[in-house]
Amino acid sequence: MSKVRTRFAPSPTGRMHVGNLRTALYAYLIARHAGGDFILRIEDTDQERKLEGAEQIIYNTLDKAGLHHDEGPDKDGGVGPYIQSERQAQGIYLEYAKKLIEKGEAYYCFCDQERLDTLKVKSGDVTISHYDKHCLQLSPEEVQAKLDAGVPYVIRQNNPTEGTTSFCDEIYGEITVDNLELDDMILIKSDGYPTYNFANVVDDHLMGITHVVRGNEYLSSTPKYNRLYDAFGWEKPVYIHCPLITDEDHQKLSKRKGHSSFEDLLEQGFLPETIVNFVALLGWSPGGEQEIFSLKELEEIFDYTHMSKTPAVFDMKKIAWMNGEYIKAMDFDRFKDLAMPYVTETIHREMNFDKILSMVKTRIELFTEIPGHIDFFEAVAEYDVSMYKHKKMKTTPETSWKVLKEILPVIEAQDNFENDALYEMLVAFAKEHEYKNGYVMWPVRTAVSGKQMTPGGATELMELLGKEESIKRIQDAIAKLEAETPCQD
RNA sequence: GGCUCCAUGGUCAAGUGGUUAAGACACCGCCCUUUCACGGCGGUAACACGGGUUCAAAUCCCGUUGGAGUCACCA
Repeated sequence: MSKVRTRFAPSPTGRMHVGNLRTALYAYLIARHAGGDFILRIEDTDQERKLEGAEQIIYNTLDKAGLHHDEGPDKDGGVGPYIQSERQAQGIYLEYAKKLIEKGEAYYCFCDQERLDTLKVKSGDVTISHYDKHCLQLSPEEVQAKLDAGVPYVIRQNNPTEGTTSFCDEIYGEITVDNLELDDMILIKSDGYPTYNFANVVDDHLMGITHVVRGNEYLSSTPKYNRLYDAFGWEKPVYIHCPLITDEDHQKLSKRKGHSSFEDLLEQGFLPETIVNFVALLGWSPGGEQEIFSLKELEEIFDYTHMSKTPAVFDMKKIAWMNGEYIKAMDFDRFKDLAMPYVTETIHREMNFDKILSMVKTRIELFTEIPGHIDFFEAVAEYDVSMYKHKKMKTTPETSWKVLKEILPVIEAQDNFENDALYEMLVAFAKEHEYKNGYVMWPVRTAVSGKQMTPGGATELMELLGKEESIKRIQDAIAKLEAETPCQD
């Protein structure tokens, strides 16, 4: 058995779609698991769609995800170049296309767009077209004459119109199609560049790729690729087609819903390791009950024969949960590094940020939630006095007003503003007045925060706020209650 | 529309002829608790349908329905 070699072959057209990322991940995992090579190849044969900087995005994404390649444009492994435009400049594709022409497996086509348009037919709500082999009838002399005259041409694959073609996919099993379905697809475009279909086959062979890992959308065109392998007399690779990833409505992932690309997800506050972990489990399962896996663990246990055949919905709720798990398990220093930008953009005064962060750590799933949890430290936002009403605590704006007035002098007399001391003080106060703890804590916490929920309890917040600010906020709350509560005694 | 593929709870999924049909997310309830969260415990919820084959079918076969992919000088 030869060494396993897989490749990831993205087009530099923008951010990396999560479906693409998963394909990369699986290709990487299959190679690593088998002790093989993972190759990066850039497929930039579409000069129109090529995007400035997109290549860098590919490198960044792969790097952040931890998917390090063994060979690629920046790491020569002897079968380069690894960028298709460079390979095309060397004439590789044209050379192989001509070999096919010699064998009668391909032919020149001079049809212009106008003629091609006449071949289009409407079927249902889509227009489809199937080339009619028109140029196959041209004699060698006619072809040469047109070539000499400089008529633009493409090179097409010459597929049979009878019989069937089969291939075996590792996930989906044997698939057979009627040769009549096989269009004479274009191998070399009129601009001289190869199409994906052709470049892919030539490069996979030349680069010694043993396992072709790609999206399900290529399943139906694979027979055509196999005919190419046969025409060349090359050994066919193992095919592993991955099921699709869809949104909640079972449609292709869309930019609007925010989960289209790796970078979008990063911007939304997801950790790279969360994304990798989550995406690994979309379409594959290790079988056990563990759900949190490091990339290292995945490399060890990944077994592509357990991949599923059904498309998977990208569940934002579950990936958010998973991100929360990663955050909770993260060591504090790293959490602080990642979280501080969100803190400093929200709070502009000196505070004990470590304490604030440790309170926030168990309460968030996304880093972007941090400002919403801590903004009240900066200033109490406008809030409704109905917030003082709590059924379980048996509080209302009126009782809160009363309690706050009663406790204000006690707090003013309090010198030790550490959490434990404050807590003791409030509990003692409650006991003395025969109040339930919550009956006192709820109004105090609401007064100092103006929020329904906070990352800590009343006394924790007061400790962080400090005596002066705490008292000021309680005074403000009393004034607010007096002004806005309809009935006071 | 042709072709191809697919079909276990709302979602991700285990399951490969005999199981009380796992587990996770979400949802609900209870407990913990100075709110919320965390944590703990429990609950609702699935084999698309119809025929076969078999002593026995979520598992095998056929059909129906439903869904997806594809049908470019895009990849």
